[in-house]
Amino acid sequence: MSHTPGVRQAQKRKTRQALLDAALGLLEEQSLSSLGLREVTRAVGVAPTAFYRHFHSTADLGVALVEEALGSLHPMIRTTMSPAEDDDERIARAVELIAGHVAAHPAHVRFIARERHGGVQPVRRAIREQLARFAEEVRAELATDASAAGWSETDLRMLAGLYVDQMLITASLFLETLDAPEEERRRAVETARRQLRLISVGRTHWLD
Amino acid sequence: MSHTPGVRQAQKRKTRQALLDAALGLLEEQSLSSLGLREVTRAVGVAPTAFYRHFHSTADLGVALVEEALGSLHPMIRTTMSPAEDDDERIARAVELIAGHVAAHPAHVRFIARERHGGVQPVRRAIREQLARFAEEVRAELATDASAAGWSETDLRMLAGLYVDQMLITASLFLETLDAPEEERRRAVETARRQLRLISVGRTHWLD
DNA sequence: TGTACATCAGTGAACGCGCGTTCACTGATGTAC
DNA sequence: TGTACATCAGTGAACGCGCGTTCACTGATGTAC
Repeated sequence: MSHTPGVRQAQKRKTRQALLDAALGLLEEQSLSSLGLREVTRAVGVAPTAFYRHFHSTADLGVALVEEALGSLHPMIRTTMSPAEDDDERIARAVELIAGHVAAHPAHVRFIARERHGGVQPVRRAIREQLARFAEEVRAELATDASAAGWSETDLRMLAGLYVDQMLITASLFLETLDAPEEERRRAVETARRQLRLISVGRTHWLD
Repeated sequence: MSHTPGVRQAQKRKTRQALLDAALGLLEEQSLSSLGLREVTRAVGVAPTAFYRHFHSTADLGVALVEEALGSLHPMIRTTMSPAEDDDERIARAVELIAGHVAAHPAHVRFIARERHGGVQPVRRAIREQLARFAEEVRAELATDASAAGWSETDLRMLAGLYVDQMLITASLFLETLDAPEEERRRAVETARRQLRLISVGRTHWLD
């Protein structure tokens, strides 16, 4: 094994990931600004000082969590926005996609919702930057759509922002509903669909 | 003065308000979940133990801040939603009202945006309850509107929720823009207007 | 009006505790020859 | 392949500090008569 480089590096990555995972778990019930470095290392089972081998501070760890939570989500944009035969069909698909993501990664979604306006500035900025990227990608996708003919750049950006905000609202609604009875979850899905439908109707008649 | 009751009571209220004001100031740069009771009393200039004469905990103080930030806002709903001669006129008026409120009470708005999804459960619940009241008031106001004929109760509630969420998004956008150059503030106002306009267009053609 | 007693907002000392950070260290992994 | 040295992820003791909470207190305000 002596000339197989990367054993040390692999172990370091593993510890780093364990710190991220433990922090995410602890952040289900508190904000990043009150998360302690010792809490995190205690949860992982390493010495407090080991933390510094991976992050400068909990704020630094928070920025890494933003990347983990949102970085891999960009490909999802095309799937969500790409036109379908039927408009209601596309909306239903988008809502299902969001519901599935929230169910699969509730802690990540909660973290983003919580820290978007939270008390840790670098993390807020990291989230703002990722959301701006999403908005730009949605705008680009909208621009390729036939129904965008005649739309100004300003209006395309406005609509893209509306969609991104609406996705976050929907995700946050589903998060609150995760442990609720079936009936309430069904209603949340229905509300999300109708809100997207209303935006879609507004979009259709925007140039009237 | 011996039979003028209320001197003691008035002083107590004053101290309580000073604690709320100091906390709100400190919360401009951190979340409630990391706010210390000693920080607050230090800022006011009273002994740490005085805190307990007014609140059980910082979470308790947070709930009081929610009431202060949102409780007095309910009358504003009718003004914002009541129909005007012109639709664009009403939207412009609503956006101005929100912009004015954010400029007048930035710390309150920031507090609500931050703690809506924050780490302190009783505060989250208090905000959720106030927002539900807003949504109900908007729904009631929408129901009186002539253009609501033929709308189901479900759809009225859906639209009311959309409006409340949009107001929060707009307030939060204006908050981020408070210290930005004039040009950016102007663009934020324009975006907010167009987003409300798109919702308005969707509303008009909802029953098509 | 005056006196004697009750109330209670705010005090200040004391406590045990967990925090973030420093530092010199250990020992497995990696590299040079 | 073997040896000698370098790197560096994780350790563990130690530090000073501010925290939330307790407690008995003080003295101005309020009340009863």
